[in-house]
Amino acid sequence: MAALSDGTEPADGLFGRIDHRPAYQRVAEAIEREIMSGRLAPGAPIGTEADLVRQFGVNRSTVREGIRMLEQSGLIQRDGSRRLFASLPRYTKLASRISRALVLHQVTFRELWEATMAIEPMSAELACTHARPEVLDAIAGNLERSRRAVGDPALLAELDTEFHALIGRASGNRVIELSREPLGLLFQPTSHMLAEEVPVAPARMIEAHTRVFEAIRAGDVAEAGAWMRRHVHDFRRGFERLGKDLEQPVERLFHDHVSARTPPPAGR
Amino acid sequence: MAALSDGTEPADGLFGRIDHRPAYQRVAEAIEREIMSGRLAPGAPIGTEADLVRQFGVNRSTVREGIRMLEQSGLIQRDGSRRLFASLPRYTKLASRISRALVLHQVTFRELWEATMAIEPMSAELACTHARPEVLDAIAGNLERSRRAVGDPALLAELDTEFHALIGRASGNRVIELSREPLGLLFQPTSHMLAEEVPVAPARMIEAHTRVFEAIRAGDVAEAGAWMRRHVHDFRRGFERLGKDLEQPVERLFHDHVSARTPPPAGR
DNA sequence: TCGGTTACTTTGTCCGACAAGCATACAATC
DNA sequence: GATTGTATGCTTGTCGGACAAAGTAACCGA
Repeated sequence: MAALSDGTEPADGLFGRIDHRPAYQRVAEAIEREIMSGRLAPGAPIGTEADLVRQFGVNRSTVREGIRMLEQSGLIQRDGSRRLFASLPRYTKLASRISRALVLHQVTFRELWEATMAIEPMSAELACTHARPEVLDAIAGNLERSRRAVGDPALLAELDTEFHALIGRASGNRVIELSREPLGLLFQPTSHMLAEEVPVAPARMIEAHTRVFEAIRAGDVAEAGAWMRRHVHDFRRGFERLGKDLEQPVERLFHDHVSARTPPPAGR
Repeated sequence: MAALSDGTEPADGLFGRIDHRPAYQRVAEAIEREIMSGRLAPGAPIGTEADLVRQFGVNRSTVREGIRMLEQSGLIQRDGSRRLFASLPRYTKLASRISRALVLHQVTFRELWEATMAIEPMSAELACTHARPEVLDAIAGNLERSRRAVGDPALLAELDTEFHALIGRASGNRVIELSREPLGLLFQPTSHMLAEEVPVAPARMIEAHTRVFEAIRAGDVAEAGAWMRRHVHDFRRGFERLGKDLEQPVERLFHDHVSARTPPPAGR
């Protein structure tokens, strides 16, 4: 009920429970607390390793192990000269982490599609009222490049991913932008496959993108949402027309098309 | 366009670019590759640190730094005896990571609410067709406890978070389940506040929860979605009635109510 | 067979060391 | 005076070795 951050229950005796966690974790947590509380603003330099050794009174190896954890979680970064400073976790880093987890959990295409069906229309609708001119310009540029990319499935799939990412940006909602990013990443191989094997797919995709864009530019919420819904439905129909199974884990698709050169895991 | 996994561009000359990344990163990446490719199944033991030292031909300190990174990203874990084995990144770990990032990026209540408005109704609708009996039982139990918890705002807020998490579980869609988890975490303080300061809030909340549950049990997709939408709207109305600003970063709310005991960051 | 003791293994932590990269200050050159 | 080259020191990355604590496995006696 009142679990501590490390998952243990608070002791109810006279003395507090002894902290058994290894020192490197406590180092990482101490620095993390400083950042989360705002006492270390993003961009502020953490000291050198030697500084931290002095402050925490532990060995440099221990400090370094703690630093690795924070570095991995994106809370600290290094500049050109390798020096450490506090930082905001980047969305793209989080997104790739999330998609990795989804692949490992063998999430199915259906699950991915349903989530997309919830998020993308809302994203387009919000874009109608929040899109800033420079994002609209970026979308226009994306559309222009897409029209020229018909015939290049790989590039087209990339531009498709970018289009939806831009709509997410245009929504002016970073939660939605972050939530939908992993979906885009995981759909890209499928998008590639579609562009490659379904002749009408590129044209249909570009038309849908154009309609969504026009609606957003016109501020037509209903139209933007409707076209996005149609677009996402269309994507699923194309997928099914390829004879693929909706319940198939995305992993298979992902590996078949992204790392097609590496041999399969040899049964195990 | 064709960026490598480390963000660099591939060299186009005769010689490949020299890999400047430190050894601990390469160690981490090597192990990560084994896990992602399936050659190391979740649960499979990684060797001991000494084993890895032999395999990679680097010092133990270097191996340990690499291990810290993987440990942090959830790809490896340790059992009771501290031994390492491959593992699936836990949803809850990812979720708390995401909410931390959202707080640091000073996401507003509006952004959070809009994303919730996209995901939660879909979650409830999917639950109508996918909910398994044991999850339905869990929801029933949650409702029962909620009815007894009127008068205990903290507990009620906790049960509220749990209810929505259970609906996510019932949706049978792990992408949605994962996407909505951070939202629940960040809303909990607000939920607490509402239960505390708006007299009718607990009753309204419990009624909405009950209606959603009944609809799901009856398999009534439209009803479940509609009541969930109403519930989420209601939440926002309550928030506004408190005189709170929709554009206020959630950070403030979060800190004001979760760590109310720690003094504010003293202006900086 | 059971329980206990012993020896080994593994992790967490420490110490000391050194090479390579970068920064700063300073000297040499145009 | 601006630019280029150099010396010096600081910082990180990597290494080797060491030891205590805790767990594991083996062994041994009853």
